[in-house]
Amino acid sequence: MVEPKYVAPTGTSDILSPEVERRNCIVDKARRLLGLYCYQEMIVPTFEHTELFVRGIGEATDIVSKEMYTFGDQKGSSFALRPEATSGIVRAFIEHSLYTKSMPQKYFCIGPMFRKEKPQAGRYREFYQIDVELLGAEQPSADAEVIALLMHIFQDLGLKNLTLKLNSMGCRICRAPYREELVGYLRKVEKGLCRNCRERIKKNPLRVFDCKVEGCRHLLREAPELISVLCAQCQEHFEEVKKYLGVMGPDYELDPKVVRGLDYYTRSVFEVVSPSLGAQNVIGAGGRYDYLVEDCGGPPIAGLGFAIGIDRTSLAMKRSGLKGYEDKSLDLFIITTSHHLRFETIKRLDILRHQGFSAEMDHLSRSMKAQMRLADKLRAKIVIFIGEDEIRKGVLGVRDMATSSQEEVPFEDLLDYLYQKLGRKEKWGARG
RNA sequence: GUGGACGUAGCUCAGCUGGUUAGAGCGCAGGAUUGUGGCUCCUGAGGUCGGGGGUUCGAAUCCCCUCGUUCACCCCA
Repeated sequence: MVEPKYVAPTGTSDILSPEVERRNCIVDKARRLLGLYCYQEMIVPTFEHTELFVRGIGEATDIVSKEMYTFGDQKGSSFALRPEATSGIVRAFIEHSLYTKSMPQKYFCIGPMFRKEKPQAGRYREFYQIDVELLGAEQPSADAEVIALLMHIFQDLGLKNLTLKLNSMGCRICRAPYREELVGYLRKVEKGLCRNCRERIKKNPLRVFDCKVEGCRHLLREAPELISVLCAQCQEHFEEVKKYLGVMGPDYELDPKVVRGLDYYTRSVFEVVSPSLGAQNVIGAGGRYDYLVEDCGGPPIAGLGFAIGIDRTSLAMKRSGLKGYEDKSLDLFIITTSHHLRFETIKRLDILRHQGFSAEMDHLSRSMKAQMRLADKLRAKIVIFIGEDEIRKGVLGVRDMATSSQEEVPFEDLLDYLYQKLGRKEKWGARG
């Protein structure tokens, strides 16, 4: 073989057979469940005006400052491949005045996202998400419902031992003073912190809680926690969310380290961690964003949502031994022995497919043995032989591959015979 | 962007400290008294040993560069 001239770009991949089926399973099950929760699917562009992401996600975030694929057009406009879906949905929500409908409005969107990161296990430059957004409800029951939905989807997929981590990031009123307080504390202990954390003091102080260095973790035990300085309203909101979650079921643990990297999050934030993944083990995460709609030029409408990482979820399923798909099999394989009966063969194949049977034949003029092997490889339930003898007698040889029993079935009885063996199928533009 | 590991047949990998025509398993193709699968057996196709340069009588094997993959950091789904 020759070296391939072209390969998929770094961080992208071709998703081939069993993997495709597992992903389809994830998407199918999620769609069905989202329907039960009254969500509507929305398809938004894979690229938007760069400005939308800058405003929405935040100029200083890593995503916007160094991970976006941006490009221009002839008129000098700047666009970016979407690094996440929330901004696009919020934009569409405002653009189509969907806030004039009765609240809340529930939407979801499935598709690829793009970030120019260095790939590693569970992190790619093109990755797929199921993105779910609930707009127009600031009540804590909405938070609980959204979180429960997220867990419900994973439960439905058969994933176990997941950890749901919950935190509150407060609002504009309580977060700013807290930030000051935290920075003050960090400055005091700055000498004992790692280089990264010293950087983080000015870039994104909340992130220090996520540091893995033991020295930092030790110092941070004494640090002020956001949870304990939430304003009265945020405090109450958070308490209510926990109460609602309590009655709904999903176990969770409070984790002040959960600090999302997108600027728009307020109040409830959450992550779902899989035990079977590597460093990138968050398979679903989200939170509330009460100012985002307004920041994007819409009315002051609260929102919250989450994204499920399809790639990571699929990997977690694979590692947990969850196939998520059925092994493929074939109803019928039609074999012919002589070349001039190929017209007869393909005609019958066509008829059977229109009757809703999955059916295949050989196109490469293989020997009978080879055709049988092929039929076996495709896991055909039944093999139909069309040969000189059969034509002369007006019958077809029909072999049950599981039992190896074979009998002769008259032409006109074939369909009834197959219905009896395989069950009736939904017809696909059946002829005659 | 930073760091580690690895790049040998379509896939998973052997190939000891450099030595003649580079191997296995799986997969693929064909066959085992000529119209019949799965098991077994036989045969075959398929590799410029990621690419380039260097050291050497001689390099898949050593050195440098480069590209790619992978894992981790940063960050995130």
